[in-house]
Amino acid sequence: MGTRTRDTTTPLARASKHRYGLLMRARNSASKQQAEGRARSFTETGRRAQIVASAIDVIAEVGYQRASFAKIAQRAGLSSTGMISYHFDGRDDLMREVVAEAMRVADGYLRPRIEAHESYAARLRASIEGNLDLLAEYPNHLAAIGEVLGNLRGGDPGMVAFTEGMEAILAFQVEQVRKGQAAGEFCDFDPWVMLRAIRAAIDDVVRRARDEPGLDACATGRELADLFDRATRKTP
Amino acid sequence: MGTRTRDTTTPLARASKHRYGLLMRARNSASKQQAEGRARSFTETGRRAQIVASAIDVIAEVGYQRASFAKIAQRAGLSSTGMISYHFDGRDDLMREVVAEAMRVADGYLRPRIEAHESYAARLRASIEGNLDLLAEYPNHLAAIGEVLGNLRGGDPGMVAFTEGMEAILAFQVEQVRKGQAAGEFCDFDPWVMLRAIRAAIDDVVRRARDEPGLDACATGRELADLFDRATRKTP
Amino acid sequence: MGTRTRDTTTPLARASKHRYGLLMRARNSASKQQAEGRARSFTETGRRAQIVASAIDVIAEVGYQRASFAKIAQRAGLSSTGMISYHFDGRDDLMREVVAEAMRVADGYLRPRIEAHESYAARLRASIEGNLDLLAEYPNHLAAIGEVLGNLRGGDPGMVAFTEGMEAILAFQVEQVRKGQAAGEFCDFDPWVMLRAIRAAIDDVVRRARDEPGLDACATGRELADLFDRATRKTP
Amino acid sequence: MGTRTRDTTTPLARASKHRYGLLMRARNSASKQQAEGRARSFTETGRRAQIVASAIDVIAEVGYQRASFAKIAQRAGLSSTGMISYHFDGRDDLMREVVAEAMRVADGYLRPRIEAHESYAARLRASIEGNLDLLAEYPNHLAAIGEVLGNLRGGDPGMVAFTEGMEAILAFQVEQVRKGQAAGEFCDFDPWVMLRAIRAAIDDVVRRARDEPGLDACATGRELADLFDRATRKTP
DNA sequence: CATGAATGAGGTTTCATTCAT
DNA sequence: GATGAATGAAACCTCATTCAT
Repeated sequence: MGTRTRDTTTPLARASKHRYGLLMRARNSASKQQAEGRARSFTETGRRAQIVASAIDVIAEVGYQRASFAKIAQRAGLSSTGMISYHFDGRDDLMREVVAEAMRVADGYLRPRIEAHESYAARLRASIEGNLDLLAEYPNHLAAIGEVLGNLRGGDPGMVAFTEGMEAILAFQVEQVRKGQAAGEFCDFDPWVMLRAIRAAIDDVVRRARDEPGLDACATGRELADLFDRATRKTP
Repeated sequence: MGTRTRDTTTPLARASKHRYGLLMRARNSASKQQAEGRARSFTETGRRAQIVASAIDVIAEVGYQRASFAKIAQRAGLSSTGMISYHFDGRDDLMREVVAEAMRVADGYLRPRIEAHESYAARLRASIEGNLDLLAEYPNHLAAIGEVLGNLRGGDPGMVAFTEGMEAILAFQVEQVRKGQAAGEFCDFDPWVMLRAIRAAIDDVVRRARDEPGLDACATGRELADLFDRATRKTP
Repeated sequence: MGTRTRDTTTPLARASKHRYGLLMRARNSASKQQAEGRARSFTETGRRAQIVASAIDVIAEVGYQRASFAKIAQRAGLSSTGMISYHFDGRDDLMREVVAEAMRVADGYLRPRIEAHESYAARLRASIEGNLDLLAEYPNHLAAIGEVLGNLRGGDPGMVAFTEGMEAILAFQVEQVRKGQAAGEFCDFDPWVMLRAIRAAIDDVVRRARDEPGLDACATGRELADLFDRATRKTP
Repeated sequence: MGTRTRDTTTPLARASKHRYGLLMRARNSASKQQAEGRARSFTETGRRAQIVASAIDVIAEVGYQRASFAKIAQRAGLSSTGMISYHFDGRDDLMREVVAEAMRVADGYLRPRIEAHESYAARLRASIEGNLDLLAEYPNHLAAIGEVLGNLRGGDPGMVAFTEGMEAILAFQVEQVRKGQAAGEFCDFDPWVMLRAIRAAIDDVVRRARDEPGLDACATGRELADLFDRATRKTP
């Protein structure tokens, strides 16, 4: 099947490159052409990006399951779904790219905002508020990530490495929180439970924003930041 | 065309009958046979219940979208999907019954545990811990509810009344929280954001439990209860 | 299969009992119970009649193909289609009874009106106008006959004898027309073609009346009678 | 979304282009691909035509309701019904094309034969005889038209515009007849009733020809033309 | 007699994928 | 690279019929 050239570092190793963003770049994409060891032409890269962008929009609009190749191709201006099958090694591969691209954007948006702060508590607040500011600016990217990840099943072959990558990202964040606890900024709690609760609360707002156009994501972000600040800060 | 026997109270009226459970009984089911005003035979009721139970299991296992009539029928020991269409007026009707049944179980489990407490703060804790104890005992019911409700789109016709019912339940809970704030038990926060965050955190654990058999739901429940206790309680 | 007791006279023999009605009683029904040689109880007869009446209505409303057992049972106040299968030996048998009953009504209505006239020409006019007056009074019966007969295919087994019966009726009418020609009342034309054209014109009005509530069937009947009077009468 | 190329003239405008044919070309087809503004490839056009031709045959053989996609696909040499759904936007769309194609053939056959005559009476005769000569040559086309149109119900959505088109054609013919009456060629009668009777008589022969291979359509056509000539001509 | 339950076939449609051009 | 055609599976649903009670 050709020589594989893809990243073989462990998920954890990859995650350790990142700082504090609740969403980060994924590099474990194993797309069709890559896997066959060829370089990508310019046109091919452009087409792929176009398809991924269309997929993000369609997924955000109609959901993971209803995002058929037909709809994605239509939005991308392609006259046939065959083109998608040509560029991606099946639905899973496309979805991996969708999450990877959405995470690239999210990471680019969040990282500077988070790293602008010194204290762990401030970084946590920046992370929460940043996610919801991001939602206001790119309404489809977080929705697409949530849809894809939310529809993964445990034993889903082909997505296993992917799920592991997500776990690794979360593990890195857990490490940060532990440092915050050690530094006396946070009170005593299970970082895993806390981080998942935060992620879940953010994703819930993302889902709600889909059906409620009037929702003020930024204000909700501040409210959530307050909420989790109270839940994490050390009281004297 | 026969006397109609189904509940015609409004969602709000129905919600007001309840106290504090985060999940409550739904009564707006408009199933096939019921709508025609007939009483159900014992066998029919049994078969329907069997199908609903199978549906809950299948949905919890493979998700809302992949829960096909074929899989449900197979689990129910039926030889054809036609039998499901015979008992239910389409997929939506079955799904309504699934949520209604799961909520019936949840409500029966949660209500006594919640009402055993007097203070609003204690009831909130009981609600959170109760949901996760329930998860430990009935692993599929909360998962099924989450799957069905999580896959509803905004304008989904046929499920609109259903979504409204859920909103009404949440509105009732918001009211309870407001009373807790007025009573000086809770600090100042937006009850809607808080309740959705709680719900989202619980649902996230439910999803995680699906793929991680070793997860200790009850312990996570206590951790979450602590978390949201810190986030809500009034500090002197 | 039990001793069969049904009428074994030939179609022609049966037809010769009639006079001039364009629609006449059919007696070749081979319904389930008859075929088994039992006498029919009162209740059974009543049920059968009720089902047939409902079938006539449903067929007139939604057409032959869409007239499912479910719809017919519902209109008859039956809670199960099984009852229809019990009383009739399949769809074909029911349809035969539908046509037979509708023809019984039509024959009872038309025969006196036709036989009130002496001349062949007057009888022809009475036949045409009578059919459309009948349509005004029993809107569903002619429609049901037309729907059933119009949906028969050539090789339809189980309906072959039935089709032959209809041919026989037409043959009788052809004979009458020939006598009219011999008597100098009618000009020279092919009686088969003429009679089929008349029948087709009437059936067309029946179909049209289904969708156009404002249509004046009686007036159309007079217009058609005039039309076919001009087409048949001997000009000096 | 691309330039639309389909005919937007009104039914009446379309009808006025024609002369006297009892069946005319329909141009209101709104088929799947066309609606998306694309041009059709040669192969696609060929496959569509092949499917339509097969549909005409199947409909003529087994009737509108029994003409399933499965039978049509089989006759067209397709391995699955999905191919028909691919080329046509559902059953209605295919049926519209069936009638349109059959009418295209009928119009091409009838128009020259009708326009070869000057007098209204001669054109009426040419129309009737032409239809039955056409039946002898293309036994399935008129049958298919009759089956499809005869199975439309009043409020059938998606076929409403179609039914209106047929009415417009008939209205045009009515106008021609009125001119014939004004010109003194025809006697006094209701043109609507007359034209519907003619149409019904022709369609009846078409149906009969389906089951009686020996029937001489052309001879019947002459007989019908004589019949309606007597019914319409002015007697001195 | 009557019912409700069950069956299996058949209907249309959508989907991801493959392939020849 | 890109396209349209083709495929086969799977989806939900309706139907006529049979059967136990």
